[in-house]
Amino acid sequence: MGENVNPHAHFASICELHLPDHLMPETANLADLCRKHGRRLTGQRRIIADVVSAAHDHPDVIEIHRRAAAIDPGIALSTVYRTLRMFADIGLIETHTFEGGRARVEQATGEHHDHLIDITTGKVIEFRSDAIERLQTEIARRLGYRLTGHRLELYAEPIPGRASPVRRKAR
Amino acid sequence: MGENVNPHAHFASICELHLPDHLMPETANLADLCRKHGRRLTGQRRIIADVVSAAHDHPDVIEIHRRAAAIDPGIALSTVYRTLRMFADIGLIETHTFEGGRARVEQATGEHHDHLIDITTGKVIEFRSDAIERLQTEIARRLGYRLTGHRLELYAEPIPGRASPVRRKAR
DNA sequence: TCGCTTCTGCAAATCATTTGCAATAAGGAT
DNA sequence: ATCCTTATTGCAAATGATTTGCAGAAGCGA
Repeated sequence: MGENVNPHAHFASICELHLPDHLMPETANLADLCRKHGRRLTGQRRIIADVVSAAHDHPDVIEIHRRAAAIDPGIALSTVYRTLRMFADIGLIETHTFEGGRARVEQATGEHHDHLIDITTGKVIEFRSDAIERLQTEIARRLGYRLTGHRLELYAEPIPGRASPVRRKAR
Repeated sequence: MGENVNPHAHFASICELHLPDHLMPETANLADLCRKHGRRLTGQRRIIADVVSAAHDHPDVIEIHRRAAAIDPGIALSTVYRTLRMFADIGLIETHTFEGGRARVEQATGEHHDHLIDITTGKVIEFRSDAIERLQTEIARRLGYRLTGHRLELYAEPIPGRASPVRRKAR
């Protein structure tokens, strides 16, 4: 899949953006999925799962611990680390380490996307460009390689007086 | 520059690759540049500069220390860290942290490029795609942002029986 | 050569993350 | 509801990469 693209095709549009997943319908919840993978559903895991599901801001581990501790003050940071790693291992979440920061977490959606990081606020915006995806595969092929993964992060600042299209409220 | 591209232009080619810089003529040496920036040229700095200039394999800090220590066994790891940071601060080198590894170093060439990492060997191949550069700027713009930086890394494995074009020896 | 700084080596400190271990708690079986 | 086995937790210590405080060493302009 995606292997036999025609590198000389004329792309109808340069990029196709999609909505961030907090605007998309929720799928199964993390806690249930955790159980389905044969793991015990402990109180801590339930809380961490809830925190991650409720978060739409790509929080880092410390922040997830902070939010979890607000519900159960006894929860240990190492439990958060262990639980998040376990969620990642069974594919329920993804972690991304942006430039010089801690790992940040998002619930897996199954749909691949890349990230734009607002350097003024740290806010993360998800996007997807099939054109870029194709170019990456093609570049690897030209260099004699088969693409197995990639990392694309855009660091940017807001254009003054120009609200982000995906955030703009109708009025 | 690069600001007013036409996103609907038909690109003559999908990507333009360039040769890795070890195939390009050397520019001024790091040691001299260090002095020109008002820093003292110590024996350790000269050695580290030589090691970095001679390296064309994106070594990490430990490896640079290893190579430097082969010349002067007394050189401290912290000196390597401090010197590399100083070189980076004045723009003589660039460091990149690829997935889950230590920071790797390359001499700055002034020409922007991205990286393909051979996941079987860790080898790094530099490439540049103006098409991707343009798309990135355009995507950021559509999201209401002005691109200030980016990170693009391709992780890939060699296609068997297919030598990398830029490495293929004439015969 | 002198003297003023900048540097270096060493060890200790940070920062993010992982891990050993004894105590605790899931959850299937009774 | 109670037991029992085994996974999981909290805590503290360990790790790995990188940074930093400090006293002694070494550039380099005078």
